[in-house]
Amino acid sequence: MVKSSGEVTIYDVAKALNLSPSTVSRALKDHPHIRKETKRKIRITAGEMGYRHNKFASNLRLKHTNTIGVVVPKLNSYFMATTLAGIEKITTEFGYGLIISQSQESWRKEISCISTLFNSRVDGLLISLAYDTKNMNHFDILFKKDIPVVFFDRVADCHGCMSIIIDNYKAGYEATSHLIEQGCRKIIYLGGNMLRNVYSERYRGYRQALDENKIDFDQNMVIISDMSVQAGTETARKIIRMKPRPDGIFTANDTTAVAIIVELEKAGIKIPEEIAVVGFNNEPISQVIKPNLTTIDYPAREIGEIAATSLIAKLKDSQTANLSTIVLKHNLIIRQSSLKNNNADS
Amino acid sequence: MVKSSGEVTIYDVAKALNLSPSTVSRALKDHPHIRKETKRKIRITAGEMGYRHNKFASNLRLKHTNTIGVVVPKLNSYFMATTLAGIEKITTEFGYGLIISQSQESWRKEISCISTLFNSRVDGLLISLAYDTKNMNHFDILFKKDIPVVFFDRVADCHGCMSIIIDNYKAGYEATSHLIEQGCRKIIYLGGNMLRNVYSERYRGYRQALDENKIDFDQNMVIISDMSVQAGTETARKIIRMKPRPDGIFTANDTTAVAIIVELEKAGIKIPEEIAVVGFNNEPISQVIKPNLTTIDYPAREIGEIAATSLIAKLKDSQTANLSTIVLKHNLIIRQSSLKNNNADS
DNA sequence: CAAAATATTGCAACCGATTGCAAAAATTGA
DNA sequence: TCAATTTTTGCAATCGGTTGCAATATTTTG
Repeated sequence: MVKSSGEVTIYDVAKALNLSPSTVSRALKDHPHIRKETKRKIRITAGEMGYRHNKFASNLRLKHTNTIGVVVPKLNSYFMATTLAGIEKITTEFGYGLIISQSQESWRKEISCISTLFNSRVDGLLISLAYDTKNMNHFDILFKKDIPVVFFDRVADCHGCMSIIIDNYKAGYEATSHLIEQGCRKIIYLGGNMLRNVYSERYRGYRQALDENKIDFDQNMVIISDMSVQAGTETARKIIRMKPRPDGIFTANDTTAVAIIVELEKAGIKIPEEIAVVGFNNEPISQVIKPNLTTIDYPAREIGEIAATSLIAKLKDSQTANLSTIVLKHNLIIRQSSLKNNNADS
Repeated sequence: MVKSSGEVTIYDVAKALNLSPSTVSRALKDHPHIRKETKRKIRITAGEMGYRHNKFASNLRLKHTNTIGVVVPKLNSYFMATTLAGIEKITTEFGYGLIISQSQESWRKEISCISTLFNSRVDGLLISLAYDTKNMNHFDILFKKDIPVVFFDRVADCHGCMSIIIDNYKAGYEATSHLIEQGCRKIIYLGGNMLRNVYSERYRGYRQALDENKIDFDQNMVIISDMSVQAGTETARKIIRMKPRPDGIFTANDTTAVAIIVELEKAGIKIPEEIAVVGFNNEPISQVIKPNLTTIDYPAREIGEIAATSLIAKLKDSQTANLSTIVLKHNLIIRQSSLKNNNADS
């Protein structure tokens, strides 16, 4: 009897060796009940016959997919791509598949992504929230089925899920303090939606640094935007028109920082002499822009690796201690764009 | 009888409505044999009961997975991330899952990626080749099972697979011609492994431009590297030491172009006056570096979208005309880094 | 109104791997 | 040598959706 499709199954292997499918199944996964010699024969024959494991039959039976879902706001940002690279490395290492989807920074699309991944029966989910996600109801389907979720970067505190982050508060505090040390007194904070921890925490740090240095807070110095290049350019224009002109800017990503510098320089404003700038993320571009950009180094790859590792640990042992939050080290990297005092080389 | 797992199946829905599972199955996929009224009732009840389609049972029966595999050299490059964003958009639109893996620019890892995706039973594959892939034997398992493959960017001519590319020859020709027009006569070509079409074709264009302008070719002007930042920096150092110093550089990506500019300027060499530079890809960084980088705009997102669309078309209708190659339009974007003559603003 | 045609629905056998439990084989012990 | 153990292996049901073909219901037609 010839199989119509070219696929070889454990039944074929069993028949070829005059064994039962159960024995073949067990042998192939190294079950201790099978004799070594038998295992060897089975493995060899299976190889020769071109057998390959059928995940669907297996998944159907086992009710898990060995697949992890990932939802990121945008694929094409340096930070996310790097994080994903880290995630991919780990999941591949552990034999998990990866389904990646983008929320396109939209709450609505995020809901649909999660629903799709849910229907794909991912075993677990890694997610960084969209820009305007306002509540977590769309995660309920996951929680109801005990599908573990790990947040990274843009996190939310819900259902005791794990989060992998840096100390954004401290980073914001350090960045702002640094600007103050350089003599800045009128410092702009440019961030995104305060619903997102990354922005609200950095803002808290900013406020704290002002407070500690007895600098009056001015609401006009806080600008909220979508953190795009466009937004950076517009912000720069707004800054140029401000009456007492700011002398420092702390912005929550390098992309906008660069856009701002470009625009300010067009207007003949000297960086850092007239306005010092600090970005966030330490993207490659920060070392190319003149003057080089002071920024916070964000361990993107590690975040991805740890997020994936944590999720897999959870998957393997659902009893695993639910470390609710892992905080990675960031690092303020001081470069030309903020050095008002000891101005170094060209 | 209570189900142990919380999953609702078509059997449950059938029982609730006093119908057969077959009817439910057909109704749920809008089979024409089922009465409209019946379909409506089934859909509503299924919804209320929290039914969700089980892909594994379905895949097992149907022998396809509705999943597309992607292999890219590196996830964390602007070009690839953008291409992936395009791919993700299309596949999601058409209801396909995506398994993304990175070959890490290594032939060996590429082999393992393909094998893993093959074992995951992807319906089709999108791939951009690794830096040092020397033959295509690892694709045979796919071809043997008629799994369609679409190449993009770094392509290979094999088994009549589709390729989505730009005209790298022409782009190389235009870039080099532009440098020649600007008065360059000693032009460096910096590219990657000539096994990859993108590099060999750009090189061909470079040679052609030299020939047409009766400029003698000098083997020393051709530098092959892995196109990393590191490589850019080293190349710059090499160039600085060259006896008759080159007056133009055409390099096959913006990343190295930027690294080179940074290093040359450190050595006090003026860009473009002493050495003009043209990059490739039109990455965001090209508009930030001073001087702004002349480069080739590469429609990364479109490449991804078209690659995915083509593969899906192939999947839906395996008879579809096998357009072997789709060539997208590129665009030489002239900026400060190559303008020796009409030097414009600051 | 009966026969023929068409529209709906159900039956039952897959798809392949998994696994509890029973059966057979091999080993040990007395 | 024969029973008691311990190892190995096989049986058969299960996971849930799909689909060819048969069966039933509804319409249409003469």
